[in-house]
Formats: sequence, C-alpha cells, structure tokens
Amino acid sequence: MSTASRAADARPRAPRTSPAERAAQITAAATALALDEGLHALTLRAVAARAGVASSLVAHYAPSMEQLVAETFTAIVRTELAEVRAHAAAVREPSIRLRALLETLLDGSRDDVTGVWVDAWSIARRSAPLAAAVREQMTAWHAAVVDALRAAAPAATHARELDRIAAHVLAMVDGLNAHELVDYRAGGSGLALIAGMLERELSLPAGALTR
Amino acid sequence: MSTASRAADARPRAPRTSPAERAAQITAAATALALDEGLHALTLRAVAARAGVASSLVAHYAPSMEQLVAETFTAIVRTELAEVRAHAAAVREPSIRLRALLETLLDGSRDDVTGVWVDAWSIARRSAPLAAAVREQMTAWHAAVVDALRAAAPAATHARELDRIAAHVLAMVDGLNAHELVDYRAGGSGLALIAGMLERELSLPAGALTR
DNA sequence: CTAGATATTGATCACGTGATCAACAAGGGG
DNA sequence: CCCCTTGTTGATCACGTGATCAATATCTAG
Repeated sequence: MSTASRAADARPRAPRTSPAERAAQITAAATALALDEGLHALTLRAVAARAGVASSLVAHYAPSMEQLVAETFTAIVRTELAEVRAHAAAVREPSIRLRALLETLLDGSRDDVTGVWVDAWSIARRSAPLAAAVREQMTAWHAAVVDALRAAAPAATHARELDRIAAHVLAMVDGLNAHELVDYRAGGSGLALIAGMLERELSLPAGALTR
Repeated sequence: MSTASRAADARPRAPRTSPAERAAQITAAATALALDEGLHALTLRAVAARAGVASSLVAHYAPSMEQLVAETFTAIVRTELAEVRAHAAAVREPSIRLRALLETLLDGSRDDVTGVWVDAWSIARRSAPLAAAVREQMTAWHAAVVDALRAAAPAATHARELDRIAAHVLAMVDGLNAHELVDYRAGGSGLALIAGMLERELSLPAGALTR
C-alpha cells in the first residue's frame, strides 16, 4: 500500500481555504443534500461527504446539527422566496402576476422544497430553533402573497382583508403541496381551486386568474 | 442481590397471554406513543417499554418497524375519523352538522393527531407502505367531507362539484393545522376562513355556517 | 527560510437503531 | 402430574448518530 490506511473518511485531504469560503461550501452541501433527500438526511457525516470534507470539520463549523438544520431550512426557503418573487416581478399586469405566482407555487416543479417544508413542520415540534425559523419564513411568505394580492385587488381593499385572504392562499398551497407529496389528488387542479376562490374574494371577473 | 442481573430490560417478566391480546397491547402502546411523541418515536425499544415488554417481543409481533409505523398511522387516523364522524352524525341539521365537523377539525384539541399527519407526510416520502396508508386515509377523509357537504348543499349540486369543494376543504384543514403546529397564525380564524368559503361555494346564506 | 497560527483530520466515546436467535418458562393437553 | 408447545426473554450483531480532541498539515508573517 502506498497510502496509509484512513479508516474514518477515505478521501484526499481537502485543500486549506478561508473559513468564510469553507463555511459557504458546507452550507451549499447541506442545502443540496436537504433538497435531494430531505431535512432528515442532514447528518454530520452525510453533509461532510457531500462537501468532500471530514465530518469533524462540519462539526467545527456548525454549532450543532440542530442549528445547521434550522439554518439550512432558512437558506433554502429564503432563496426560494427570492426566486419566486423575482419571477413574478417580471410580470407587469397585477392579476397575471398573481396567477404566475400561484402557478409557480403549485406546478409541482418544486417538490424538493415542498419536502423540506413538510420535514420542517415535523421536526420543528422537537426543535425550538427550527420552529422559530419556520415561523419567520412563513411570515415572509405571507408578506409576499399580500404584496401580490394588493396589486391585483380593488384599491379599497383593507389590509386586514388582504391578510385574511393571504392566509387562505397559504393554507391551501401548503395543504395541496403536502397532498401532492404523497401522490394524492382529488377534486381536480389545485390551481383552479385557488384561482376560483381568489376571483370571488377579490371581486375579479370570473376567469381573470384562470386563463 | 436477590435477582439476577437483567441488562437489556429491567422489568418483571410479562405474563403469558394470547397472541391476539398481546398484539392488541402492542398496537395500543404504539398508538399512545405516536400520539404523545410523534411517529418518529416509534422505536422497537420505546414501544416495548410502553407496552411493558421486551423489545424482541415487539419485533416478534411486528413484521418490521416500517410496517408498524404504517399500521399505527392507519389505526390512529381510522379511529379519529370514526369518532369525528360519530360526533358529527349526532347533529340533525345538515349545515350545523357541517359546521360541527369543521369545528372539530380546527379547534386545536387534536394537535396530537395533526402531528401524526405531518410526520406521516414527511416519512411517507421514504416509506412506500406508509405512503399507501396515507393515501388510503386521505381518501376516506375525502369521502367523509363529501358526505357532510352533500347534506348541506343544494340538492342539485353535482358529485364532481362536491369532490372539488371537499378537496378545497381538506387542503385548507391540513394547511391550517400544519401552521398551527408551529404556533403560526395570521389573518384570523381558520374556521371563519373555511366557513366563509363554503357559504359562497354552496350558495348558503351568509352566516349559515359561521354562527 | 523558519516559526507560529490555524484549517483539517482520524480516532474515539457513549449512545441509539432494527433485527436475529438460542435459551428459558409458563401454561394446557394428554 | 408431567411433557411439550409456544410466548417471552437477554444477549448480541452491525450499523449510524452527534460530539470532542489531540495530532497533523499547510499557509503566512517576520
């Protein structure tokens, strides 16, 4: 044997880099892993393997796995929200923008993020840091939906009313996505469900959001 | 020492019983444990401790933990559905019965079952038996909601329409309950949200379900 | 060009996991 | 009353978990 035996991690030594860069790499590895296999897969060793690094290095950079899970959740959802907001912002006409937002949320192209959300609700019951992170991101999403609604709603619509309708939308999006995650579908398209509800609630002409 | 050392499980020997009875005890222990601590807590050793039995006995009765988790989920949700149906069935007037059903689903008194649902969606992504069980119970719930809707809706309402509205209700119930699980509330009462939506969808007089 | 600072590692600990199996013991049929 | 069927157990295996820490390797300041 030309190389000494390496029991714990069979892999070339990672090149020395700045702490900031290494931290970013570990965050990226954790993010990719969570999207691929869920928040449950965020293991000291699994993240380390993904980053091409010793597990003890991950432990060195993350205060604890509980924290790393919460931070990874936040990173994923925050990025997602920014992307979806940017995508919607590209649409000028408010009702079409609202529709674009809903389409993006429901088209099934984001199963990975949905999985992360469901894992988060489950784990958050036993993890205070994650619970706080989940509430924070839910609030951010609520604000984003309110923004989209406000632009599409009649100008006189009260803020309280927009809050209420946004809560309705988010409950449906989360419920429908959870259902899709186990391949359950009943009663037709979720998008049509929400669009129809919104046309009524916002006093939009029928079909304003459905086509 | 008067008793020989018992390393694995410090506990008096369980009295010999019939297989059926023992299986029922293990099911009961698993059910109670899942309601208390979530589906994640269903461990060979934890279930055994709850049942007052050696862990190997649990393994003897359950084909595998994956199966036990799926069966426990089914037992919990099936029981829950039966109870809620019975509770609603006691109400004569259809719209009041529908309201009673929704109240029961959303009053927060069933956080334990909600937790089991969320755990199930999360775990089901990695467990085919659980995924099948989840779909089955979702279908059963859908049927129950359709029943309640049919009685309260105008007689001419199409079955397809009832399916659609039931899907809407279930998505909202599941979404709202998941939100409550992490103590997130925004935009007011979930019950009012659903009741208002249903009054519109079912062409009921405003307030028919909200009071 | 060397010495100090520090990024990175491997080994290790103390658990917890599902599963298997020889051995034990308790009750019922003969 | 005794034996044998079978419900029950403890020990054990092969892992996987988060965490810690002395030792090592590499970069950089002097």
